[in-house]
Amino acid sequence: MPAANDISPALLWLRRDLRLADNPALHAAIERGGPVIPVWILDPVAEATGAAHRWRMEGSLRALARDLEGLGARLILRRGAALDVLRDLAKETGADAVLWNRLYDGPARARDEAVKSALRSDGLEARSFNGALLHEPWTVETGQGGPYKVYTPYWRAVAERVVHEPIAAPSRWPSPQGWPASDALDAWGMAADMRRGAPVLAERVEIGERAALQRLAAFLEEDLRAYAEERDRPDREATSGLSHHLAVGEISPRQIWAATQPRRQGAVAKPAQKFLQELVWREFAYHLLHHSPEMATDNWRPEWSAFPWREDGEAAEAWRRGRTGIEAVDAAMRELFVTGRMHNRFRMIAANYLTKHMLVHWKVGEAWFRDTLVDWDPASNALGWQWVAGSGPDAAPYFRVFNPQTQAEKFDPDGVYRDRFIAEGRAKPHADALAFFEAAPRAWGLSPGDRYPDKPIVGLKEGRQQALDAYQDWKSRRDAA
DNA sequence: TAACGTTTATA
DNA sequence: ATAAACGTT
Repeated sequence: MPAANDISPALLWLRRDLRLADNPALHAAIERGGPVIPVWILDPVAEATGAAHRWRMEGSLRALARDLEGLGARLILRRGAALDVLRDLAKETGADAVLWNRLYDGPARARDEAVKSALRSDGLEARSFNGALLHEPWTVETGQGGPYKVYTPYWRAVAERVVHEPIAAPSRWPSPQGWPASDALDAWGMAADMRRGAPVLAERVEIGERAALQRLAAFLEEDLRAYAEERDRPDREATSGLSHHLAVGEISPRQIWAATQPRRQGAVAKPAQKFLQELVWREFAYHLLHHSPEMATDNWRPEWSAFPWREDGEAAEAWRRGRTGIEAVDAAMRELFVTGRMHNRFRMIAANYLTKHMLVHWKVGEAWFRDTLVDWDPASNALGWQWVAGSGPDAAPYFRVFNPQTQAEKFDPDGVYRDRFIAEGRAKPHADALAFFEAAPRAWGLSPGDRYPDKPIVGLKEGRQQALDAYQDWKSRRDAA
């Protein structure tokens, strides 16, 4: 084997895969035998994401840079068009290869395909890997040879598949002779648009690869057994809490899959099944996004573009501010604003109220979640909203209107979640409920001493009827045409 | 991963 | 009288 400095360096182009373990592009870069230079680029695609995601990404970059320093390496940060940056860096460092893990949303794919062909025509090695999914979207096919459109058969297809074993993190780093210059992370101000006052509970989230692995271990140890039973209860700590780690790639789905399958592969272990099904929902979302990238912005079922959706406006603003007058919805919207996360069950409740009772377009909700979710994921967010609205594949039928009251009675029977996030009218409001008012922009003009809205922006009974009428109207108009 | 109004079964 | 089952949206 030749000495390390006989082989030209490789650039490891990191994006939403900010980890050292089970990182296929990193593994391949090390296998080349030469030095490896990790780089993260703030380009227009990365800048076009939501404020909470950029804030979360900044924290993750800081954690990764620290981990790399622990191995005697550095994380090189650059700003600009990705291709220009990579070309410059290749020139500066003498690198003759650029390796990365694939992304699957439309804008990233368009960029990556252009970068790959340009680098190759420069004469560089340019290779991409699967670091984000259990299975590449195009490798899962129905009997007819097409993509799956319904979750259950998709689950059956992947449940018995063998998942690639995770790759160990490198124990030492092949560093170059000298490191190229890096921008200063602080100077980028990636958190500048977080637009929330202090203290913000989002800042309590544990960030970084080590935290992700610890969270997984704690979940498996403490909560997995009760997961199927308790996962819909926002008043219990029943979920894995891994979504924000997955969103920036601090942990991979393969690591999660392997950790829940201590024995053998090929059959899903019983206690883990319900949990893995949720992981596979993420996988399904990417499967769909790969085959229909326009799903991120347009109705997956095009006939829904003729539905009389309402525009963004005052009503939607009340929804964003957690002032609809429906406690389950408002609690959820406040949890989102102040923690950057929202319990899955209450995502469905809040989204359902916006798109059904309020008749507001799912894109309005999608945009708000994109801007405020610390665990924002392009595929899951699009699928989730289209599922609720009824415009997506395997969507809830439109007439499946949730009653937020009934849902709250079922899943928050003691009102613990409600009281954690709603302060108005409480003698001793919960600290988290008060934190919302400190986080909320001044312009919202909210104070914990306000009266809680004494009637909802749209009544439950009227809203349900209005939604069903609009649906019938839209449907008969279509049938006539 | 629904809710609701109505009918039918069971005590 | 109440629960379970059913059909509709």
